[in-house]
Amino acid sequence: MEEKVFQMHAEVCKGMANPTRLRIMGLLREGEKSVEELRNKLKLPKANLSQHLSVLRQRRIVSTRRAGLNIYYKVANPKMIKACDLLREVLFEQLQESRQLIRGITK
Amino acid sequence: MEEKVFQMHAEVCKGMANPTRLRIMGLLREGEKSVEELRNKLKLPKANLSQHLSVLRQRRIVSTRRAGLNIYYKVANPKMIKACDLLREVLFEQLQESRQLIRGITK
DNA sequence: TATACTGTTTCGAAACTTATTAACTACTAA
DNA sequence: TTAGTAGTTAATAAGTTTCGAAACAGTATA
Repeated sequence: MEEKVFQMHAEVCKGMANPTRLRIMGLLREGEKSVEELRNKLKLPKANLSQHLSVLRQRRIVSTRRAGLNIYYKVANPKMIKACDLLREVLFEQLQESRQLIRGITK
Repeated sequence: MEEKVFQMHAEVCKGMANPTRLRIMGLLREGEKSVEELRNKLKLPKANLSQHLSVLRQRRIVSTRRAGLNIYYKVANPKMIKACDLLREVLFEQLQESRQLIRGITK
């Protein structure tokens, strides 16, 4: 049972473990967007974009609604964004540390 | 430049995108542990455990210190744990929703 | 109905992950 | 210095992810 939770958790992490998909989430955090809008901003081949969206959908990281010809995507739960933000904060803290280390050596 | 940040962010996510590594983080959140202690709890071949620890180390998700024969691992930054917790909360919320859906259909 | 438009799916090749086995390194103590 | 314990690294085979190209599906409009 615990087993399954770790497996599912890993699947969600895999969903976010790609720069293109993180970029997509970065756009969707501002509000829902159609595939076309995403395509314009990311300049990706539509099949490839669609594949990435499919990964995010399968893991329920994003949700969709159709309106006429367009399909609108949004981040399924704001906690996903919060989790991303935390990881990014860690990255920047680490960059800070590295910078200070270099400064210490070269001064 | 932005490019690089997304790439690094994805690397961190990849680091957590495996059930065994999430389990390791689950043990380390309680405090630092030697490889041996982790091995006893996880019952993994030591080479395999070591490889997973190496993935976590390379991405700076964990940090280490040596004490005699033992190497102690700990989570590098509590924000990593917070990020994991948020994703897990999302998972449980989704499970709740599914359960309610099923209840609605079968009643 | 045909046609156009938006988005998805399928396939195959290349690149990456994972577990296993065996060989290796680092430290300690006799 | 030899032997033993704790961890890491290297090689490899099996599985997974990624991308591009082509074919497919759903919706709107003439």
